[in-house]
Amino acid sequence: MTFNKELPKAYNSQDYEDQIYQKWEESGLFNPEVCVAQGICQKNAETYTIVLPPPNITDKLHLGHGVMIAIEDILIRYYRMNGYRTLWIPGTDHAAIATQNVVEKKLLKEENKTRHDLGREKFLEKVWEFVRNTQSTILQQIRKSGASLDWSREAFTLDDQRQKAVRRMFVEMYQEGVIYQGYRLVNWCPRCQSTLSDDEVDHQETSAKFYTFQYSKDFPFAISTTRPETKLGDTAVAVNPKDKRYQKYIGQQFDLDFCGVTLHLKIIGDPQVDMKLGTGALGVTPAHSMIDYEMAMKNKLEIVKVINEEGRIEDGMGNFSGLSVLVARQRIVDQLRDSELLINEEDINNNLSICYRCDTAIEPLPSKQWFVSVDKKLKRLNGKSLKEAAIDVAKKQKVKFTPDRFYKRYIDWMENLHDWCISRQIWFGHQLPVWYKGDEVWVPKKDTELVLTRHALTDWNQKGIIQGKTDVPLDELGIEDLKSKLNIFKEQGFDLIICSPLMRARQTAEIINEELGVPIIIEDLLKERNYGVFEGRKVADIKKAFPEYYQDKINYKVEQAETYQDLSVRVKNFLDKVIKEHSDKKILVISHHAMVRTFQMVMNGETDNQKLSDYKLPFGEVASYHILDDKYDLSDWQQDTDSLDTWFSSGMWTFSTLGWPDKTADLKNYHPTQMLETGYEIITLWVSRMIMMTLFAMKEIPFEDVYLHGMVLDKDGKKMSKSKGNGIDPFDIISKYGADAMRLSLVIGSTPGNDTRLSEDKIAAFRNFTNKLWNIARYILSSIDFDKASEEIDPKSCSLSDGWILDKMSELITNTRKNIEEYKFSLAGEQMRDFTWNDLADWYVEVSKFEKTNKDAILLMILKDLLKLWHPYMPFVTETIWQEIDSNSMLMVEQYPDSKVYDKLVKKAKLQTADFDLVKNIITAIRNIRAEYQIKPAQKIKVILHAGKKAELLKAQSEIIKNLFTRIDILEIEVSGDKPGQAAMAAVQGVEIIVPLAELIDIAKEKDRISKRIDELQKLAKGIDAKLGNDAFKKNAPAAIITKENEKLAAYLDEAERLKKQSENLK
RNA sequence: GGGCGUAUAGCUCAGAUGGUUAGAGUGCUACAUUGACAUUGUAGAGGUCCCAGGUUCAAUUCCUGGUACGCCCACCA
Repeated sequence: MTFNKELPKAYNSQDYEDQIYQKWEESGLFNPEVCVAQGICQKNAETYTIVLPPPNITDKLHLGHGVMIAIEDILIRYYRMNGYRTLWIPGTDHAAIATQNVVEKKLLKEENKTRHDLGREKFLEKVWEFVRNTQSTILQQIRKSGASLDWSREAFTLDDQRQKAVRRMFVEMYQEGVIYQGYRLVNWCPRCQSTLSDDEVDHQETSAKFYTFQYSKDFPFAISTTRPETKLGDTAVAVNPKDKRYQKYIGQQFDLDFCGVTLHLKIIGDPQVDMKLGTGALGVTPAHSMIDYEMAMKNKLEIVKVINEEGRIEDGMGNFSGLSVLVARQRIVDQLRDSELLINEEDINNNLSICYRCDTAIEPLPSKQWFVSVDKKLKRLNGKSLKEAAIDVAKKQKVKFTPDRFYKRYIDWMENLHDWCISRQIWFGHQLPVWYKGDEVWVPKKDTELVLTRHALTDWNQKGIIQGKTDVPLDELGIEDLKSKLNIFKEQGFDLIICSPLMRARQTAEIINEELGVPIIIEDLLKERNYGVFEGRKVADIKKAFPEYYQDKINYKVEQAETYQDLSVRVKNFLDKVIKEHSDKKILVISHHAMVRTFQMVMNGETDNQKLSDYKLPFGEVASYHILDDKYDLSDWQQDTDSLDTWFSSGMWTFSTLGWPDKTADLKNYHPTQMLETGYEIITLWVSRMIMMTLFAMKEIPFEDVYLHGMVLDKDGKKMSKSKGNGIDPFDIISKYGADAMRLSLVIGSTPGNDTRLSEDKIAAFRNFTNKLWNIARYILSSIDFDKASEEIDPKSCSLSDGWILDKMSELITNTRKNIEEYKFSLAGEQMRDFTWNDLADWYVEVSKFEKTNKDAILLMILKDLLKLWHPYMPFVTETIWQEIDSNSMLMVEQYPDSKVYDKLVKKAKLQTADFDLVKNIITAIRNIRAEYQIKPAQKIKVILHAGKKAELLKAQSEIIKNLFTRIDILEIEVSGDKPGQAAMAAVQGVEIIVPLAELIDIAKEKDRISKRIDELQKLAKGIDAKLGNDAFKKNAPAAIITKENEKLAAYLDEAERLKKQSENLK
């Protein structure tokens, strides 16, 4: 049987990628549970988990994301093919402040409005619209890259489950005293109207004036500053205690008038003060300088706030109040000059703090904010603080860094870490779970989650009959339908089920509980509405008979029936009972149509009866509600309007994506994860926080390995950015060259932690390679006989070339496995490429064209295993080819190749595979002679080999030597013999190659060529000779090196000797 | 100011616990071309391994110092 499909000549990625991805995704095999169910991996197989660092939804993906996806997908596919229960979790990051800023800028540009013009609710609508947009683009882009992510577990840092997790984290940290509210100096951006954490502050070199002046004539000496306006809030003057000029003043108190504002200044000594800078005396402004604030804390100084949140001077500052900072500065300088207090003005370069989002100058100012303490000792961390615990796990190598130099950076950063300000005055993000009522502050301790669902279908439901108290059991269809939907309830970490007493609900509960195995509580309050006279009648009939009922379901009194008001009382009673008896649990509530919709109304604080019809929960769906402490009605309370720093929620990513705080199966199975792969620029921002937060919440590490990739720069080594217009859009690349080519170009030729430059030429080169692989497959598939190829390989019939390629393949498999496991992705890729192109295509496939042993089985085996090896790197082209070979299976879940299969064959074939290298070298040497002597391609040549011991071996390989682009018509292989005078000669590993050339060569030129080569050899020989003549060398160098040097010397001299003779023979 | 990284072919980058005639891809040059592939084949040219010292029998590799570029952190009152 031959392969009867003709593949297209060139691999056009666009024709295949989307449909291949669809096939993978539809198979469900990105999900490890599906793999287990299909027997692809063992139920108790080791797990391998990576969480995808969630891209910010501020913008579409860039090439940095491309690197991240490529590397992670390589690992995931590799481990999946090796039988691990492999999980890769997708998601996106809401990036609170960044996203809000993007939308604000857009709003300003398009509608000339600020967020305050719109108001919180309207503005957030805009943000969400933007989020949905970019989010879907990003998720599409990730698919386009070929990422084998388990989409059934997709998460968003701001979705319901993550909100719950964040709330729980905040509450736990608050209870432990890790989170606290404090009046502290913070970085304030007057434009964003928000605090910024230290790492959200950028620095910019600016020119500034450095003023030296006296506060007043009453003050004994001068100070220097770049910010005279802040001096209105000075409460001390600091000098170096060693400074002889000022020592005597330390401890004294001065009350004076500074430009119309009264200051009370204490003179303090502080060794931090630089005696040489300015006058050596420093005005201390605790409210607006970090260093001054520290001094104020040490010396218990008063804090006077001068600048407000708008960047203007506070009230009570004489005639400066209300002025902007810059205007106030000018006024003060003018006034000082007028009163002859200004001594000096100097131009200096100043490093200005600016907002990393909007470049506005930062005002440090005191403000009431929420903080995470990194120094508080915690019982749950065995008395260590977050900082200490996070340092500890790195030092103990529980978390390892690749490359390891980032370990140092991590430790340095952690050791200098200060408390983390987590509140941001922005609207988009996780609102702080803090509520106020008057002076009361409430941080809820308990979070009871009620997941509502309806019972499965009964016969009456199917027929549209109103069913209240009548105890109709589930029918077969209903049971079947429910069983198909059980995955909705599975692995959610429910603590218990509370269920209506009616049979249909109890049956539903029992079926669901077969998966969950939790207690079931029967609750009378959850039974269906008493429908009175409606009971047992068809809905269609009722609609006809009681049209008024459908006008106003709430108020219409059905005879003998409960009203919706009655139901809402029942719901409230139920809620009270739950809070009392089952608070802080995750509860599955199984009830009925009318009850469930009433429940939803109550939980949403809805009183408008007209909205009843908005509340409907279809069969097989769930609605989730939270009760915080004992309050399901929060209308009296006002929630804090601030949002959390975005890193708070992304710091929880490794466990929040697995379902924490619910006790899910995912958490048990997949945490801690195996590795985190991300860019080195966020090691401090993100990696460190993940480690701290995971230690706090889980008391374990988030991941075992951290792999840090470098940045992708443009071909000139510049950062790619939109404003520079030098960015390469990964998705232009994919449509032009294919996702495989892009992945290769990002992975091969770059090493961990180092930036790489990328140009389109490089990508094109890898596109060429995908095409090469395609054509290798195309040739093999069209030339082999499938019946023969399916026969077992008989080692005894293997030729020298067969043994050689099998040996090479074995080596390749071993190396590739090792390199991937050691994160040497580039090296693994290079070796695979070298094998594919240089060994397989250029030699073995060429040999197979005329060597008449049965190579079909070997070619097919190597092709299939090569596709497997390449699959993690280039999933699309390899799967496409695989589908051509066998469309009933999927390469993605094939077993990764095993080198032992090849080793066994080679061993049994008993071939000296190194001998094939000799043949190769001889062929190359002959080609070389043809090129060097410019022998026309059409011209056939005679070649004589003086082969010594290898004569017999080479005779057996003579077909290969004659046919591999050497164009030989006569090949004579002898042990030794005479050399013709006019001939081109070369030697390879002791075999002399003689090509008689008769009149073809220019003797003078040839002699010249030979003598140049002899010179070269003599130089080499001389070097070694000197070395060998050196006693110190002989004494100190290892014996192996000395032997090697001797061998080299002999070879050089040998070749030189031979060339000399050859030259003499030329006439 | 402190710390880290990088410097190897025209370009992009590998490399070795110190001993190689220092590698790959791309680019360049020459030749070839209907039978898997011009997204190809064959061959070739191309390197003071940034500089200066040191250690060593031996340094492109290790150490010290310098230069250039990049990054991180701190701070500039």
